[in-house]
Amino acid sequence: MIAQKYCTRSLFKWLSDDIVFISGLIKERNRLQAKEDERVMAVTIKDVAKKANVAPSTVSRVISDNPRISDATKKRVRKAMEELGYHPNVNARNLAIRSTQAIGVIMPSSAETSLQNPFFPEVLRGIGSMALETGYSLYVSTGGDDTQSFEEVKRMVYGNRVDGIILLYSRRNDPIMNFLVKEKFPFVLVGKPYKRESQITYVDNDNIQASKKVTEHLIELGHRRIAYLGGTTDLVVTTDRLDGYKQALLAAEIPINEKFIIHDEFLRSSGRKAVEKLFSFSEPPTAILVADDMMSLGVINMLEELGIECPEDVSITSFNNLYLSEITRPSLTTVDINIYSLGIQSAKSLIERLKSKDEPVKRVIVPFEIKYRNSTRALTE
Amino acid sequence: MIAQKYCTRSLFKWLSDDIVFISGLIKERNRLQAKEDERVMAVTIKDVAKKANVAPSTVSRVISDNPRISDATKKRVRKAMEELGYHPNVNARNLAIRSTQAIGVIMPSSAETSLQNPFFPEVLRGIGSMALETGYSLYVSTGGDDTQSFEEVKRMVYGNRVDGIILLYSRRNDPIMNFLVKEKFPFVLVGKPYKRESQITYVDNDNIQASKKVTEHLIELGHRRIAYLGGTTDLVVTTDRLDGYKQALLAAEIPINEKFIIHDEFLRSSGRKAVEKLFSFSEPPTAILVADDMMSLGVINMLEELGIECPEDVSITSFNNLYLSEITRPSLTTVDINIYSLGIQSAKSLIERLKSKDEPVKRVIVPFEIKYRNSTRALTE
DNA sequence: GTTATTTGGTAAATCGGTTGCACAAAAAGG
DNA sequence: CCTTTTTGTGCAACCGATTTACCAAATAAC
Repeated sequence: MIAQKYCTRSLFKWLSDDIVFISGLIKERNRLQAKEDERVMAVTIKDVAKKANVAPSTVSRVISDNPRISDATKKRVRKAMEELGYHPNVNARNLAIRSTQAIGVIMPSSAETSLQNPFFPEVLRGIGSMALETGYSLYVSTGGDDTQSFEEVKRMVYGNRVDGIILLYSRRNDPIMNFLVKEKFPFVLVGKPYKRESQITYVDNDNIQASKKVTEHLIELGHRRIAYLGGTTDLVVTTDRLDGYKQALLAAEIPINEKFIIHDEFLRSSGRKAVEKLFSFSEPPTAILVADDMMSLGVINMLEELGIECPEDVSITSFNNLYLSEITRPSLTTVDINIYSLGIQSAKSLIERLKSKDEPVKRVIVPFEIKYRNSTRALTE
Repeated sequence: MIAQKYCTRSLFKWLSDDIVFISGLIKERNRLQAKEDERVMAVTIKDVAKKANVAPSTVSRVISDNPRISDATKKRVRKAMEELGYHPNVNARNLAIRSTQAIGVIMPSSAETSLQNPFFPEVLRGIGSMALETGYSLYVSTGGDDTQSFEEVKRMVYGNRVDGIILLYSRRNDPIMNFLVKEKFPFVLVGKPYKRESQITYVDNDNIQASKKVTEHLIELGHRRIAYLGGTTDLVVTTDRLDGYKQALLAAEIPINEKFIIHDEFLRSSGRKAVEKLFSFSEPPTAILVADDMMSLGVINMLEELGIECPEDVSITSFNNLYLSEITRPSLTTVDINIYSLGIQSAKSLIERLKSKDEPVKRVIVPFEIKYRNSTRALTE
C-alpha cells in the first residue's frame, strides 16, 4: 500500500517533497544549532568584563588574582563571574599561555595487552591521584602498535596537548623515548633508562637488588636449580631482574644454566609456555624466579595442569605484589614494588619539572619489600 | 673521613663554592631556556605559508584537504610542511573550531577503589581502542571524592576540554549525569539510566535477564536458599541484578528471604564481611549470587578461612568474567558481560553522536554469556 | 603648589589556527 | 570577442583567553 502510494507520485511531486523535507531538516538543525550554541557560546571574559564594567584584561587579572587589581574591583568582577556562570575556556587559555594543565601517560604499545596487567591501572591510579591533587588532567595513550603509539606521542607533543609525559615502561632504544629526548620534551620514566641514565629523570625500584635478595632467599632455602622467567629482553626491568638473579647465583657460587633463563612477554600465557619447557628437562628447576605476577599466574596454572605441586615440587617467587598474588593458590611470595608509589612519584617529579624549568634531573628509587607467602619452601630432599 | 674533609673547610670556602655552583646553574638554565624556546616556538601555519608562497588560509585549507585548492598548490604546501616539520597546534585549532578531538571518561568517584576493579581498565581498553581508530584522544577523570569528580567534569565541560563524555557507571540521582543532561552535553552511559531512559544514549547488558538466567541455573541445580550479594543500592546495575534474582525466585515460587539480600561496595573486602553474616544464620544459604567477580574473590577467601567448602557446601555464581574468575580456586561460574565490547560500543555511540548532532538517542544492549565453571554444583542433600 | 611616584586600570597585540567573502584569472558560453 | 561562470587564493575577522605597554588619578615628596 505504501509502495503504491509512492509509485503513483509524479517526479515533480517527489522533487517538491524533497525540498520540503530538506528545508524541514535545515530548520530542525538550526533549532538544534541554536540550543547547542546556547551551550557552546558560553560566557566569555568579555561578557564578564561588560557586566562588571571593566576591561577584559582586568577580568583576566582577577582570575589570576593579580595584586594590581583593587579588592573592590575584584569583588565586583567575581560577582559578575558568579552571576554569569563564567568558566574560562581552556583552549584559549592554553593557546595564550602555551601550556595545558595536562600530562600524557604512555603505556607500552598495545595497551591491548598492557591494560590486562593490573600493574598499569595501579600506576595510573597513583598518577591520577597526584594529578588530581595538583589540578592536572590526564591524557592517556591507548596504545595500538608501535607506530600508532608514536603517532599519539607526536600528537601530544607537537600539538601541545600535554605539558609533559610519563612513560610507563623502559626498554632499550625506544623510539618514543629517543624522540622525547631529541625534542627536549619534559618527561619522566617509570623504570630505569637503558642509557643516558644521568640525563633522564626516572622513578624506579632497585630491581637488581630486589631480584638479588629474592634469589638469595631461594638459595637460603636450599635451592640450587633456580630458573629465571622474565619479560622480553628489551625491557630494562627484565634485564635488571636478571642481573640481580645472576649476581646472587654468582655470589653463592652456583653456576648459571642458560637453559634456565627464559624470556617472553609479561602475559599469563607466556608463563604457561615457559613451564612446559622448563619441565621437559631431565633435571628441571626446583625453584623459579618469575619477573611478573601475571606470568606467575600462568606458571601456577600450568603447573597444576602438569600435576606439579607448588611449593612441594617447585618454589616460585614473583614480582609486583598485585592483589592477585594473594589470592592464587598457593599465594605468591613476591616482591612488593609499591606500584602506587611509582605512580605518585613519577607524577610528582614531572609536575615539579613542569613548574620550574631548571628542576634538576632526578632519580627516585621507590623501596621494595619482599612479601613472604606460600609459594616457596625449603628444599629438604 | 669525608665528614672531616667538609668540616675543615672555612665558611668562606663553602660560600664561594655555592656561588660557583649557582652561577653555573644559571648559565645552564639559560642554555636550556634558549633551546626550550626553540622547541616551544614551533613552526606555525604562517611559516609554512611563507615558505610555500601562499596565504595562511590556503595552508589551512590544504590541511583540511579542501577541494577548492588545486593539486599543484597542495603538493607545494605539503612539501613545505614536511620540510619545516610542521604540526598544527591543537589548542589554536580547537579554539577556532570549538572542538577538541577528545573524549572524557568518568570513573565512579574514587578511582582509588575503582581502578582496583579490573572492570574499569577493561572497559577503558575498549574505549581506547575505538578512540585510537577514530583519532580521538582520551581524557580520564581520576576520581577523588564526589565533589572532586564533579569538579573535573565541570572542567571538562565548561573548559571545552572534551567533545563528549562517557560515564562508566550509572546510579540513581547522580549529580554528574544530571549536570550533563542539564547542560545538554553529549555523553553516553555505560549502564542503564535510573530514569529518563528514553532520552539518554546508553550501552548496557540486559542485567535483569542475565541475573534471572543465572539464578534459574542455581534453582535447576536444586538450590532454594539462595543469597544475593550486590553492590551499593544506588547503582542501577545492583538493582537490576537484584530484580532478575527476585524474578527467578518468584517464578520458581521460592519465597524471598530479605536476610539473604546483602548490599555493600564492589570490593573484595565487602565479600568477606557478607559471608560472615550469611553464615551466622542457623540456616545459611546453599548458594550465593554475587554481583561482581571482585566481591566473589572476597567471598571465596572468607569461605576458605571459615572452613566452608565451595562448591561442596555452597555454590557461587558471579558476574563480569574478569580474567581472575578463571584462576580462583574453584574457578567461578560467572556471567561474561563482555566488558571490552561495552567499551567499544560506548565509544562508538558517543563518536557517532559527536559527528552528527542529530544522531538519535540510542540504546545498545551487549549480549552476555554464562560461563559455567566449578563454583556451582547440584544440591544432593 | 608643583613634581615625582604609586596605584588601578585599559587598549591593543598576541597565541595559531579557521572561514566567510571578495576578487582576480581562467574556462565556458553565446 | 565579449560576457558569464568556475576555479583558486588572499584578506581579514573571528575563537577566548593573556600580557605588554601605556595612561590617568591619587598620593607622596620636596
